[in-house]
Amino acid sequence: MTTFKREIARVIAPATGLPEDQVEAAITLPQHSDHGDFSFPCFPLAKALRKPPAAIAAELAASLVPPPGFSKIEALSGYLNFFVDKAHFTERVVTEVLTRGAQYGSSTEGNGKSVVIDYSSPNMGKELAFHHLRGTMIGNSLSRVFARRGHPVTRVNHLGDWGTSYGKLIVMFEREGLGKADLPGITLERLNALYKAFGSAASIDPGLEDEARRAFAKLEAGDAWYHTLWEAFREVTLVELRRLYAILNVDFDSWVGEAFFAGRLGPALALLEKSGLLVQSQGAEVVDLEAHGMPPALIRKSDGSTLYITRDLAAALYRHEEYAFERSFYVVDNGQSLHFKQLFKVLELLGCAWHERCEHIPFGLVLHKNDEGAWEKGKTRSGQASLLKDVLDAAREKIEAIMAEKNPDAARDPDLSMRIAVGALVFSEMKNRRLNDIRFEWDQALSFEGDSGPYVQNAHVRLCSILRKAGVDLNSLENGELEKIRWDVLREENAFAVTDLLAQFPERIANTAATRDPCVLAQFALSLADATHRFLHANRVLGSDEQRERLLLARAAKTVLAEALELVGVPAIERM
RNA sequence: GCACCCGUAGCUCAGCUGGAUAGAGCGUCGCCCUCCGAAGGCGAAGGCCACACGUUCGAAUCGUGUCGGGUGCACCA
Repeated sequence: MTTFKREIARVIAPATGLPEDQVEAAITLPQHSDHGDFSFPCFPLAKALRKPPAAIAAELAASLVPPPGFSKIEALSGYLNFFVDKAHFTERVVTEVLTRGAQYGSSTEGNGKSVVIDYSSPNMGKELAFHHLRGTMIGNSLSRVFARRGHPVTRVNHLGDWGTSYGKLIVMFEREGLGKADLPGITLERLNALYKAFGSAASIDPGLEDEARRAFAKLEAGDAWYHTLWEAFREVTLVELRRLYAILNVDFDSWVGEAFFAGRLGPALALLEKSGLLVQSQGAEVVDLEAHGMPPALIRKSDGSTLYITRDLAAALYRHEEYAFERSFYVVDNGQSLHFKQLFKVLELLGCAWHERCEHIPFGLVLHKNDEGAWEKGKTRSGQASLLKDVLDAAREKIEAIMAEKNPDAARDPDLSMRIAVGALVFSEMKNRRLNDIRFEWDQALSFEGDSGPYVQNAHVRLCSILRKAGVDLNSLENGELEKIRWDVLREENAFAVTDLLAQFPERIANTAATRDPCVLAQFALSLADATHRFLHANRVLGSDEQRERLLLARAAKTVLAEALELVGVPAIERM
């Protein structure tokens, strides 16, 4: 697509005196097909040339020669509209997709610019709640997109395995009279119950919070028994985490979290002390950020133990040292914007010029209805938030019921139904803008109709089904497969709509990286699925006179749809 | 109180680095399977793009303000 734009820009630029890059950036895709395939608005030229835009467009249309592959140039109400030769356009696009295959849309743009992406980063000792799916899948998608753009990517799961919440668990563990003998049989459900129990007990006896802080201070001071407890809690959580990540097809390169950095605070604290930024305030040590319009950053509590931001500072320094990143992303919900603003500001004050390469990528919250019927942030502690595993299981059950109804003869395949369930849940989280808050309701979460994951997956399945029946080998092009093709038979409007979208794929990937929002690709997948369904409806493939040509387009569409889905994190299944 | 995010059809949302006639799905009312997968396709109805002012040849899109919703703001992470 960019190559087509560049070819147009190369023709317009000399005639207008504008630089090619500027012209290329101004070219748009018209919304209506009678306005052509590419458009150049002449309005900005009016002032400089002292002529009405319509006149400029008309003159350009008359004087310019269409670049190769274009059939005509038309002036219409101030726009210069370019019409491609559809057969030529189709040949170029489909050929490129089929020859590059799964590499179509990849680029070397990011070579040598390493990117660190911190995402998911759950707290140990707690079950993954449904809202964790959001950040996990956004981070997963961005990792894949940046890798696709040629960036060396390091995926970091910054485990929340340190902090006062461990104090809480330890306090409740001992309060309930549990001991060493209970450790081997401890389950994540049990830990979750301990959390909830702490919450309700602390609301009656506020002294418990202090007790938890003291327990954490003791853990941080190196108490052996508490360390054993900590390790057991952490391990039992990791087992469940890995199970869920496997279902979601999500992975990480680094699993070092807060505990790791709690043991490597030296460089950060040394820097802080040397800078003279640390000041005593109400018994704690803080960095005053009032001059920057922010509350102070709490570095060390009055009992000497550290905080979230202390460990994040250490982690930032470590990542900079270890990965020499060009970009360091933190995919964390929007509620923590202030924390990251503070973190990056402190880095700046510490003289780390690279603070500018750190970036918080916020996303909207998952809201739940409270007892009064108002929407608010879900709380795991009060049991208000739904657990991810429960939502996954419910989704799979529902999918199985649908499969039994639609395709009763098909053998039951729990793996397949889970892949559809994952696709449905992930797609509905990814198709909307990153920063939108989401209101969680069971009915809506389990609604798989319309613009949904299964709809997109189904378009892919239909393509696969046809290609399978035609005996097409998807792995490699056969000799002569692209020879003597009558590309003009793919000019039909539904077929061309597919081709048009295929051409846009590389640009959409670039746009996803630029906006750091996978919804760009999810929306693209939706459009392509839509176009695919219409193409298959209007054009019989197997047994038709145009079978060869239509199979090529189907195959190209299948390739791009599968890639788009995988980049979003939706399984591209072949049957359903 | 201050800060950040959101406000588009009855509902859930696309469209936002400014461009031509604002698009989907759900829901409502119709139509299409002797035909590669109907988890599909086609059509109808449904809009002061929260409000006001500003920038611009041009604003749903950019800026300021107001209102409404969400979130955060010292020893949780």
